[in-house]
Amino acid sequence: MRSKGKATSIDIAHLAGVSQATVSRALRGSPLVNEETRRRVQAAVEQLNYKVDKNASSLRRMYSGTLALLLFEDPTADESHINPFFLSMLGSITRACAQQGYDLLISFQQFSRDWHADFADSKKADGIILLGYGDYLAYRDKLEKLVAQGTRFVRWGAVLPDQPGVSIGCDNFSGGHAVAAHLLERGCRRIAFLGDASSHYPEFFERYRGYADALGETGVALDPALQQNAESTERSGYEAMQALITQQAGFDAVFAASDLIAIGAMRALGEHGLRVPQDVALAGFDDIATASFVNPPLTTVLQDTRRAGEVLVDSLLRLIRDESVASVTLPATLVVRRSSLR
Amino acid sequence: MRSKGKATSIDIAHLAGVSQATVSRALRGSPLVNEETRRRVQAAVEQLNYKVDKNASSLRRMYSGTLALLLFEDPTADESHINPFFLSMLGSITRACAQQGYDLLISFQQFSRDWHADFADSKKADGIILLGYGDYLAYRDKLEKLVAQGTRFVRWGAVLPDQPGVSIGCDNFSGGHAVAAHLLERGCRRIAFLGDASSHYPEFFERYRGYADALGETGVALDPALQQNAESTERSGYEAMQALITQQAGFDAVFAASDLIAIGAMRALGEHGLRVPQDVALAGFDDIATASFVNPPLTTVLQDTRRAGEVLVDSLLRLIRDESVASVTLPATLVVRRSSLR
DNA sequence: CTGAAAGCGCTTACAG
DNA sequence: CTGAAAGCGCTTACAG
Repeated sequence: MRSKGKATSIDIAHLAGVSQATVSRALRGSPLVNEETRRRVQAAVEQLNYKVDKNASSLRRMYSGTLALLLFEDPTADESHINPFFLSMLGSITRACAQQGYDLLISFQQFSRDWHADFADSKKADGIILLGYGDYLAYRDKLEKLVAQGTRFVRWGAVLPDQPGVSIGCDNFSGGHAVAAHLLERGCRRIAFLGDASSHYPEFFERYRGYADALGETGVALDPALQQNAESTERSGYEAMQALITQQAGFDAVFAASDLIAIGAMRALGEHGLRVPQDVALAGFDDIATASFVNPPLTTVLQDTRRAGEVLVDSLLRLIRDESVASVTLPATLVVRRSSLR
Repeated sequence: MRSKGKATSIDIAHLAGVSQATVSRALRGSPLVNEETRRRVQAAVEQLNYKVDKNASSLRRMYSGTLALLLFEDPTADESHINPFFLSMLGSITRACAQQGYDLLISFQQFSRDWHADFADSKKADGIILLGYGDYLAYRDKLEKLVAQGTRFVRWGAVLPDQPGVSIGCDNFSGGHAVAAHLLERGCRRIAFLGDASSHYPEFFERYRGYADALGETGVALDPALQQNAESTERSGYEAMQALITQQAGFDAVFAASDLIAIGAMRALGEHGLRVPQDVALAGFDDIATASFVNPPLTTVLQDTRRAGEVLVDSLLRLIRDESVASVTLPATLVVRRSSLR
């Protein structure tokens, strides 16, 4: 028997007394092979602890059985912590891949870097999942390049008209609307919005538009002084809140475009002696794990990451099979906790 | 020019007017090729947007440039949330891999399943990183199998004598000692321990031993009634705390073997009207992000996940290069917050 | 149902 | 410095 290195299909063939081609057929589950032959092959496989070489198999079949996940970190390149929301997505994507029998390659990318040509081109993956927010206007070019190259990909993010490729996202507009409607119902009239609100950041912008819409419905005027830019980090939320307090904009509620922003805002409010929810009602977006542990627990919008992961993987797999795939918007659910109950 | 499919090295060879072998050499950075030739090849590569086929390359070179991360979830197979501590490790491992030019394959495994033969055998990865706690006694067999098979792997966990393979872990004993010493210094004398304390769970056991050691130094008797089993989930911490309260063990402090346990315990204490830290001092272990956001902020032990990821990847890479590698114990740092200050 | 053979796209001794 | 050739370990038409 072979003394060094892993066994190959030839070793199995010898041991089972069949040709190497038959070993391959048996292992791929071809209906052609005889039951008895298949058993002999199986026995040999177990005896030698044989595993099909995926490199050879992928090369021949031109298909890798692997998906790649590109997680963008910009602009939070402080390499400390990844947004827990994306981490949660990562978990569900991993699970969905496993369920479908695919392996998952993951890679963190700077948003600004040249990631558009990557795993798929080098045949390491059959398709790509794009995750992470960033300046959409810069992003869009790269998406178009991917489409032009024929790369199979799906992305998590706002579903907009005329977008290149397939997008899966949650209903940011409805989520934003629900938060603002809830706050209005609790009697708030000066609701600040913490987060970028421009087409550069479509996810936040949609949340903002939902918020603006709810205000409009209730006849509350939209005050630009109440909108403060912030990216999705605790620090940025803290700073934005500081700025807003300093400007004395006068607000009785804060809708943060993400939980991380809300948590930062909560800290700033506390430092200024403003109590949540008595003085200021507060709500976030994402429902990350920490949201229920902060004090007071944070009202937020739940995005179903489990479902999202499944839909992302499923859509990508269908793209790979050349089936037609449409973008999908997942529901967003308001979760009311103490931070907004004044 | 080729109309369909990706360009191959042959296409590049044609375009650059050299042999296919030369293209390969140029791309692998062989010192043999002429500078001028290299430039011509490069130009062709860019023109055709060529990428080396990794499957073919890996097959030929017998090396994949990929590492695999196996993340165990048992016994928390409730598929809801992954322990944030491991998520943080995942982040740092990903980064360390990228830095070394390796791709990372990730896979969640049930601890109990048959994962010992996997990526490495099928040549998808050059080595494996094992992450996640579980019953060590069952685990050990599989580690031995990995060693016997010649699989390259490193694992995160307690560094014990006579362990199969290379382990990287933090100094659980010192961490546990530091927590107990701190609690004792604050005047606590009846310190409960929440977490398994047996050789089945060496990481927790080491923390327990550090705790016991500190008690001994101060002449405080170790009361078995104050130890309550718990696995690393919020729910388990909640239940363990409930049990301990019901038993009326009489305690003035709680050392939870992980932050998740501590957070669950905090909830149980609150429901019973026990105030932290006034009535009961509380400390955890890991310093997950949430620890600083709970109310009151949680005293805990920081494990340097960034460093851990680097050391794991570095050690594995050296193993792959057939260099000798020793297990390493990383420092654990006490982080004092309000939960323990009574 | 099975075998012999070609070929996936590279890398690397071997010659020159 | 470069080319022709062998070969990595599979998969899959093609014959039989």
